[in-house]
Amino acid sequence: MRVATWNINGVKARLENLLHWLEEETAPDVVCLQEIKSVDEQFPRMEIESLGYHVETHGQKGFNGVAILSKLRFDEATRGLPGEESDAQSRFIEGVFSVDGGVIRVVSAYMPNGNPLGTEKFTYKIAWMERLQAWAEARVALEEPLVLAGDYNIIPHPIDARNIQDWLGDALYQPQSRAALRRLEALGLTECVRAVTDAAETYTFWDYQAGAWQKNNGIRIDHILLSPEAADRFSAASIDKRVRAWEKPSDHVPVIAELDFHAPH
DNA sequence: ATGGTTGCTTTGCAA
Repeated sequence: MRVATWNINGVKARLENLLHWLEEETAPDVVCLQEIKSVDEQFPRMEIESLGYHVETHGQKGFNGVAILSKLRFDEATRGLPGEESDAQSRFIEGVFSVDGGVIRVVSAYMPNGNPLGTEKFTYKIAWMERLQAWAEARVALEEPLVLAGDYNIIPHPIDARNIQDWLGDALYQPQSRAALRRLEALGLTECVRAVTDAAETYTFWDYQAGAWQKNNGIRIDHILLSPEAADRFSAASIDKRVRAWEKPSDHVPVIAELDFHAPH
C-alpha cells in the first residue's frame, strides 16, 4: 500500500494538476489532502471517483479543509479532532480500512500555521497540537497500524530548511512547535522521511514568493508518522518534488510512504 | 530589500 500526503492549496484551483498526478502509474492507494479550501458539496468528487478512488471530505468555506482519497473502500470515516467542541476549523479526518490481518487507520491532518507569534493564532496552534497528542496517545494504545499524515506546519530540525535563520521568528520553528512533534515521536511514532535518510534539502514546501522554488529556498513541514504496527511494514519514503515544477503548482509537494499492507482477499 | 505570490471569503485575509 502506498500512502501519500499533499497540501493541495485549493482543490478546485488544482484539479487538473491533481487528476494528472492520480492518473500516473505510481499513483498512491491512499491520498491525504489538506487545504482543499472547499465545502464538501463543491469538492470535485466525481472526477476523482472516476479514477477509482473513494472520497471522504471534511471541508469548510474558503480555507482549511481536509480529505482522504482511497482505492480501498472506507470501513469508517470520522471528522474533526476531539477535545474542543467549539473549534469550527476543518483540519482532521480519519479513515479506517480493512487490510490483510486487520485494519489500518489513516489520518489527514492540517495542523495550524500559528503565525504571527504573540497572537491567538499561535496559542491555537499549540493547543491544537496538545489535543492531537491526547488523541494520538489513545490511538497508540490500540496497538494498531496508524498513519498520521499531513501538513504539520512544523520544521523539525535546522537541516529541514535552506536558511533556518529566516525561520527563527516564525511559528513553524518555535521550540514549542518542535516539542509538539517530538512528543508525538516519543509515543513511538516513526517519522518516515527521516527514518530512511539524513539528507539535507528534502523539502516539501517552497513559497510562491521571491523565487523560493528557483532558489531551492524550501522547508520540510509535511510529514508522515507511523505507529509501531505500521512501521513494522514500512519499506520506503519519498518526496515527489516534480509537481512543484508543473504549471500552476501547489506550494507544497506530496510525501509518500510504502507500507506492506494489502486489501483483504 | 519589511518585499514577494496565490486562492478564496475579495478591494481583505490567510498562508
